Amino acid sequence: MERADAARNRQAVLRATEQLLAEGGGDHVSLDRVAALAGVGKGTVFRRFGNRAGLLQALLEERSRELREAVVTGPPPLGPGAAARERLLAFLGGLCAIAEGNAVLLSAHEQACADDKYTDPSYRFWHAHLTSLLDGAGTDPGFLAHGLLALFDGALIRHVGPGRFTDSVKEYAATLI
Amino acid sequence: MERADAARNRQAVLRATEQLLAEGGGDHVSLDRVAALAGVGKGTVFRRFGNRAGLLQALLEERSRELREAVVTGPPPLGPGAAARERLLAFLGGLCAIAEGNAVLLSAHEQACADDKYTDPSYRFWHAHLTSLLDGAGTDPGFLAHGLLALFDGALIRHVGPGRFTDSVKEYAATLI
DNA sequence: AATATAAGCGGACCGATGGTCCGATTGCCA
DNA sequence: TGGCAATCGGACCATCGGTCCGCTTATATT
Repeated sequence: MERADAARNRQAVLRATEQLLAEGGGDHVSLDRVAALAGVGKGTVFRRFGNRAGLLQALLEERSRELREAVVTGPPPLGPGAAARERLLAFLGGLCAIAEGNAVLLSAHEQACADDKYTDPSYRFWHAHLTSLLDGAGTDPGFLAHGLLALFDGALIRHVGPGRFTDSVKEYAATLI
Repeated sequence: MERADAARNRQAVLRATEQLLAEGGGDHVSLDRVAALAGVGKGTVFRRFGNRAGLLQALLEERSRELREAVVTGPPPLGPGAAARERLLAFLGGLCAIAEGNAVLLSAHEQACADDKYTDPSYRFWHAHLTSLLDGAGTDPGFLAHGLLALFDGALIRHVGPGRFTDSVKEYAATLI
C-alpha cells in the first residue's frame, strides 16, 4: 500500500511534468525543474520513477491507458471480435490520436529511452498487439509491426504536421496490408 | 583554403571518433575523449564540426559518400537508367549495408540530432531521392519515403540483429511497392 | 492517545558533459 | 624574414541526471 503523501507527490510530479512539456520543448523538462514545480525534492522524483525515462514512460502510459484497455477488453472494432484488418486500422487510428496530441512527450521519451526503446514495456505491448493482428498477412509480421511503429516518432509528427499525419499513416497502412 | 594543420586535425578527430565508437557504445564518445584521443584541444573539435551532431554527421557523410555518388552519377541499377523499382531496391540495399555496418554511429547521430533529424542535409538527400523514386507508385511518396527511412534506426538494427535486418527491409519494401 | 517503525522526504552533493573563450602559437604569403 | 590571420588548446562554465543520508511523518498497534 502506498502512503497517502507518496500518492499525492506522484500526482504532483506527473502534473508538473506535463505542464513543463506543454510550455516549453522537451528539453525544457529537466528533473530539477520538475521537482521544483511539483514542490517536492529531487530525490522524491527519482524514488517514484527511477529515472528520467521512467517518469516520461509513466506519463505516456497514463495517456494511453484507455486505448490499451479498449484493445484488450473493449468492443469491436478496437477490441476482439472484428476482423484483423478492421482492428488494425482502428488501432492505428487510436495510436495516431494519442501521438498527435503528445508529440513532444513522444520525442522526450524516445530521447530518454535511447537504446532501450525496444525493450520498453509500452513498446513491447503495442508491438505484440500489432504483430498478432498482422499474423498471416504478408511476411514477417514482427518486422512489419516495427515498421509501422517507427512512424510514431514525435519529430516526424511535428515535421509533417498534425492532421496530415493521421491521414498519411492510414494511407500508408492501407498500402502495406 | 584550409590550413595544413587544420586538415590534419580534422582527420585526427574523425579517426579518433570512429575508434571510440568502435571500442565502446555510442555514449562512450564524449567530445572530451575524442579531443584527447585525437591529440588536440577541445576547442579544435568544436571549431571544425560545430557541435556533437556535426561531428557525427561528418563521419556519417564520409561513410555514405560512395553511395551518394553512385546514386547520382553511377551506373544502373543504382544510378539513373534503370527502372524506378530496380533503383529503389538497389538503393535500399546500399543503405542497409551502410546501416548494418554503422548501427552505433547511427544511434549516436540520431540521439545528437534529436528534433533536427528531418532537416539534416543527409536525411534530406535520402528522402528526396526516395521520394522521386516512389513518385507515381501509390500515394504520398514523401510519406512513404519517411516510412522507409524510419526503418534505418541504429537501435532497431541491433534489436533485430544484423543480417536479419537487410532481408527484412527488402521484404518490407517489396510488400510496400 | 502514545509509541514504534518503516516509508518517505528534500536538497546538498557529485561526476560527466556539451559548449565557450581568449591568450598563446604557428602555418602561410609577401 | 617578418607580420598577420587563422588555428590551437585547455581552463572554465552552466546544466544535467543521479546518489546519499539525516530528518520527518504517516500509519499500524496497543
